[in-house]
Amino acid sequence: MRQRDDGGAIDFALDDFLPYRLSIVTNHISQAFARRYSEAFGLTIPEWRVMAVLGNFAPLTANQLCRRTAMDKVKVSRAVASLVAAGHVRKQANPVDRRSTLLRLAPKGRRTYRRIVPQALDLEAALTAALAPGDRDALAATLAKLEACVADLVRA
Amino acid sequence: MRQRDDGGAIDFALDDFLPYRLSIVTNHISQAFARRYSEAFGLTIPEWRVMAVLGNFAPLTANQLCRRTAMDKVKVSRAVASLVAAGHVRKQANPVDRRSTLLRLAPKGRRTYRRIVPQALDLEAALTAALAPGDRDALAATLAKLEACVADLVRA
DNA sequence: ATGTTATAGTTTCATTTGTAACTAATGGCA
DNA sequence: TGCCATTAGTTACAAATGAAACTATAACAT
Repeated sequence: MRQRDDGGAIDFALDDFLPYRLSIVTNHISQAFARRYSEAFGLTIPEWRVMAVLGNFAPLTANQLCRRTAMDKVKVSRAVASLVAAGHVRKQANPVDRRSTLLRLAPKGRRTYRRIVPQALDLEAALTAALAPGDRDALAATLAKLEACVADLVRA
Repeated sequence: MRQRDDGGAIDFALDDFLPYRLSIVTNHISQAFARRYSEAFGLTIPEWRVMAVLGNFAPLTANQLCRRTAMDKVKVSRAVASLVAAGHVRKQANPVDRRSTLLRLAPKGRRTYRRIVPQALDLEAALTAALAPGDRDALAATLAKLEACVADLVRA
């Protein structure tokens, strides 16, 4: 219906194009979070993601962090390096496989984590406050479907 | 409800965190599009966005392109420069204001545009095919609400 | 008119990011 | 055991990005 008008001229409006809309909104949201994390804690988004995961599951190897954060290993490696330098994360030899190291939050990292989580949830709440009840779950469900679908597209 | 468990330990799961989910899905989708544009037409996403807008509204100044594509002026400048070099876009003096130039698709650009649009719509259709009827519109509506909300957050 | 301030767009430079090469350690398997 | 392929993680280099400086033109106030 929005493919062609009757003259054969192409009618394509970027504003109605879902991938574009998704990209704009998401980038704005990411920026808002990045600013908050950076100003208040000096953390980048990759760093915060690593913290967020280590706050829940630890110890983990860098490889496991890759899967849980959906970031590539270079990004994880850099984020971890700077978190270790800042004293937020502690490295520990892995007796089972000496190629990898086990990572967990250091006490300082845990304190930071406990301060960040409420802020992150607040920011999320501020965002979803604009939505009708049920919208949030509907969005989550839709995202899950898109995720499954795009996984195929990326592979193909 | 998902803020704290009864022991006072923080319960924060990145997987349930909407901004994170949004970011992952969107990045995957963007990658899928970027690959398609790049392989088939040698275009980056910023370049394609400029083409998409010029295909609909022309002539435009770079400044107007900034607003319509939601990209900053440096990105637009570079995208336009490379599109002009490739012969996709034509520059034309602006008699009204000689600081700016008017931009429109060149014939070659228009041909490319006409080949890309169906592919973009196909890819979007493949994506939304996984959704229930109505999901697409619901998503669009939700995105609009989030957009309005995040605009305030970014400003604040 | 003339000086000041603002805007359009480009360029420069520092930072970020991704790809590919590299090192170190493991796991078959002959 | 000793070799080859695989995997974990880091590093090096190149491409993309963003902030700030810069050029040219316009708008405005005196």
